[in-house]
Amino acid sequence: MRTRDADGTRKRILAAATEDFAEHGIAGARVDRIAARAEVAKAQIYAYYGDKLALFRAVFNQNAAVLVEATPFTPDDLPGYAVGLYNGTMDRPDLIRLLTWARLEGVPPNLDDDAWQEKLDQVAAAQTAGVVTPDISPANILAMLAGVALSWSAVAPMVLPPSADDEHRAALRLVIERSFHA
Amino acid sequence: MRTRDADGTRKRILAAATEDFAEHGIAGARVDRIAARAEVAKAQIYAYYGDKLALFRAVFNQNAAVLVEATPFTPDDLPGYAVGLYNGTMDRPDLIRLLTWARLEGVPPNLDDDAWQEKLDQVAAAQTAGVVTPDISPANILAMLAGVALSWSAVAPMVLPPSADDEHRAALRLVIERSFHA
DNA sequence: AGAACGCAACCGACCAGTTGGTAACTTGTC
DNA sequence: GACAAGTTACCAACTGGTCGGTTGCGTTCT
Repeated sequence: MRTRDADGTRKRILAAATEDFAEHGIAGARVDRIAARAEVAKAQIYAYYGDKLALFRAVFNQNAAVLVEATPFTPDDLPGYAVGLYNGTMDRPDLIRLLTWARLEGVPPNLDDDAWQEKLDQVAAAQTAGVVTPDISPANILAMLAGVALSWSAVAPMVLPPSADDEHRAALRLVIERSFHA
Repeated sequence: MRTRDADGTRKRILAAATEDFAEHGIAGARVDRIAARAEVAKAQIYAYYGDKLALFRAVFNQNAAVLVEATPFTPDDLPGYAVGLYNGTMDRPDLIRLLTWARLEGVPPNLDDDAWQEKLDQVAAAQTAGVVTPDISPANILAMLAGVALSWSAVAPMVLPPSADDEHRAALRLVIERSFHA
């Protein structure tokens, strides 16, 4: 038997679950496979996390914030922020998948509205300060910015030849600059 | 028993499958449920389509083209094309879900490269004609354009308050115009 | 007749979740 | 320190139900 290490076991389960959920989604993930990956008896998973959906929520809550909060929001430098988001998607493609699965499978987003509202306010402030174009609403600016930044991870795998990251970043900068600078 | 109508049966199966796959994905879809929805015995599904994955591919192939080809590509009017794509996503959100699920679950995209290549060429032509900005590659232009057009369907459901469609379209026009016009 | 269509019932594999019990650590008592 | 009692981490084996896929037979049309 493995030596007793409750905390380590929890973490191994969560790590294995993150992989499996990112790869297969909720419906496609297999608890037995997660147990095998974590080198843990299946019963432990139920002891620690309740059931499959609760396990997914634990995985999701731990990781969802990571991507968004990993790149500091800079309303005065939207191109820089967009590139930061893009870098995040490249570093951790599994997080994007996790987010996408959650959306498709209808798991309540659970993103704190406060952080979002704060960003909206900051954009609005940048608009009145004359740094950001005033002719698009803050919500639409952020939505589109995120859309472009994520576009490679969403569209590229289907059709795009793998081209240089630097080129993507440059194009991204250009587009955000042109679109949203006052 | 239902009156004999092979072709109608095929179509009812395909329609029911489209709904169920769009809602639940491949792993989450249930053949029994599809059969019930189509008011068809399960065995009919296997007789007509082989197995679950083949059924998904049939659904996918029938619908994937629809969204892309429904809006004519107009290299000289990229904003108009973007709005067309956006309208498509609003009219048939299920198609977006289908596409997304196919991507996540690793079903070979099967988009014909010819159509894609043709669009790339048309953009390149528009660039040399001086209608489209020359400082971003055609592939990146198309990827980002699609990204912005799809951004509401991907990002909005998580955070955005349901705002007016017209506002989205106007913002979209503005962004594409500023980003890609020569 | 016979080919095409339709279906209820069935099957075997799989899978989320449970049980009953064992091994390792902790605490209390002398 | 030594030993027992209590607690926590762990797990192999099982269970009940679900799901993809099949079979054998009835029905309808030509």
